[in-house]
Amino acid sequence: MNKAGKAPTMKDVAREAGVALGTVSKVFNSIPVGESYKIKVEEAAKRLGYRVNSYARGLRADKTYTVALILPSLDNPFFALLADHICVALTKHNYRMVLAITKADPHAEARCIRMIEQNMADGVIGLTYAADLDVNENLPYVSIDRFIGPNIPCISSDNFGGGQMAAEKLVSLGCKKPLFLRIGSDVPGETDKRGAGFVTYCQMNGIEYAAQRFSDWQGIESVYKFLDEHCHRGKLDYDGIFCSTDLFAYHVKKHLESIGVCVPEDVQLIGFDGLKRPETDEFYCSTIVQPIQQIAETAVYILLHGASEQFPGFMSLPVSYAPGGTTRE
Amino acid sequence: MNKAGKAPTMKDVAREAGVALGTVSKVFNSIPVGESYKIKVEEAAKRLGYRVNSYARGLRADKTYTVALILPSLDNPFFALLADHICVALTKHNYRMVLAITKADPHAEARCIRMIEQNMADGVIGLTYAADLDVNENLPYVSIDRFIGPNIPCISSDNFGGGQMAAEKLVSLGCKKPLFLRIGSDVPGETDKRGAGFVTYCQMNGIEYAAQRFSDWQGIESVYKFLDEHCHRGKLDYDGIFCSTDLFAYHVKKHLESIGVCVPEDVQLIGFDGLKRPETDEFYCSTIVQPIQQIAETAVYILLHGASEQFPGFMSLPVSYAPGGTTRE
DNA sequence: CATATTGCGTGAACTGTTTCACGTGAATCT
DNA sequence: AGATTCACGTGAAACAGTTCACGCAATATG
Repeated sequence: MNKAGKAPTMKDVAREAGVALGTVSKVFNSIPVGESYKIKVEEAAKRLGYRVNSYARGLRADKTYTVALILPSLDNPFFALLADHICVALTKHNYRMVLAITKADPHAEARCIRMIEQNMADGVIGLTYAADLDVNENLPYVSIDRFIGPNIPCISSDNFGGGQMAAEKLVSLGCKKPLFLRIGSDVPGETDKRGAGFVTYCQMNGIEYAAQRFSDWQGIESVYKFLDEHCHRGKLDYDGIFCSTDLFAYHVKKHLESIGVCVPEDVQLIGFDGLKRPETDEFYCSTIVQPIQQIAETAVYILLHGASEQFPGFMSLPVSYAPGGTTRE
Repeated sequence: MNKAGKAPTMKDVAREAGVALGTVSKVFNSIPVGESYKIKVEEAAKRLGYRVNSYARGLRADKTYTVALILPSLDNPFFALLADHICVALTKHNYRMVLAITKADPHAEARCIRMIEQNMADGVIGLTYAADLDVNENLPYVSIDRFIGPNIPCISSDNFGGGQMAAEKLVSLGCKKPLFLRIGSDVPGETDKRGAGFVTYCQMNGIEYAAQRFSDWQGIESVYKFLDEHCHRGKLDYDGIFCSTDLFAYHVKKHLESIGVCVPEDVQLIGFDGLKRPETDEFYCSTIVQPIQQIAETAVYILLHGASEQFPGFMSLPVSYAPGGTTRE
């Protein structure tokens, strides 16, 4: 280093290169500058080991090349994968990602937003649970899986279409009386449309169906209880079940087997998410696959480039069906 | 907002409160200040909706309250969990976390370090694979699972002890000829000590053992081939296997079963990591459990407070054994 | 040949904090 | 009562960039 071990500044580079401060700035911002000057600056910078100080830059230019991601946690593989893809997509665009984990606590979510408003990021991608998250109007925000407001882009899978697809699949596989089961947060969100899609398909096609919704606070036991009540002499009232998530489907399957109902022989099961077991890369169950990578890339694109005709503020990305052993294909 | 929608600054707060700039600064830095002044400032700040600008602060104070985490990816649940705990620990200390994902590419790792050197963070926690990562001497760095240099703290599980523990467990469960199997990166790391611990225990206790190491590029098939070669008429040459990771153990188990060797009846299996299946919260196999949360918290603590007598620069955190169905308990 | 236009390097001004030397008034000491 | 601390509020300077009005020279235009 040059003097006193302190990191070199643009001023040092300017002196070393024998040019003005503004010229150095231009070089580092890809603003056209005479070729000879450009070379002088670049060589001086390399000689000094100069790196721009992002804080000074952020202060003046109000641009940080940082995006915040707000997530409930990383111990759910869906969230982890989402974070992975978002981080990679941001890196591709030369952005960094600061990650905030909220454990789905609305208080923590609000705290994150406030922290980010301290000029910490150019924008936010959030997967939040607070019912009334107030997002600063001039802080670009893209929400995943939850509609927050008309001016806030919201990206999700085509939950409605996925629900329809699940119903259609069950019916086409021979189910006469399908059931929709969900358990999750009480806060309304896009994922609720999975059930709506299922119900709509059944109604439009005159299928006899049932739908039962549970809240997190009721616990999975209430689902088991429901299943027990609808099981008579080893025979379930339903011959197909669409569960709102893969992991939930897994629990349902385990419970059914424990009370003597075979999957997929007695009842066929379809989940939602498209998660794969880390150990084998197989699906947990037959499932509606969310395009996680596409969700991530779309969220990043819209955050950085804004919504457009091609990328409207409200996008439902196409899902697909994948058999996973819990259906009779 | 006050004027022209621009965010209020300390100057605005000072004017609103009728105090000097420095006083406002002190209030926001918890530097003692007369009670009446403190109240005046706090009320003015609230009225204006003032938030400190972290970039100005970072510029001046050379303190960013940001730590970077460098990880290969998040699709491995071990890494995801580690990131989760590190993020939570940092939040507890009022730090933010910027996450960089490298996909284990040394080139990407170096790029991350360089990016962070642009004053983006006060320190780095890295789980890297580059053999020759050059870390700036005055950028605090804590490495996980890889020894980088004498001046760079390195946190890991007690891999050696865990290896011994696995060997001891297998022996105490009746194994007469245990085998150690590993597959992984060629870059040396702390995790290599798992095998060393295993071997040491066997040698010290006069146990007949074997140890076989594979590299990632050889592929899991080479492990299968090895197992096939050591299996005669449905009987394996070994009655216990210690695998370097849980997921690896899972594959070994599956393959053994596919060639007619029963786990745990014919051969007992112990993995390393302590991962749980996301769907059931059960271990994948009998395993040596890494204290992930403690690793995370220790890494954060050392990064923020520096190494000390209580927290030396090289720490191996105690592991524990947990049965997971692949041993005859 | 004179004037207008263009291109481009220059450096002062500015961004919003923290820090520190300074000054003021109150409290303590002799 | 006068001198000496002490406590603490003050505001200018500094941090390291970006931006922009300016000026100079070279080229284009009439």
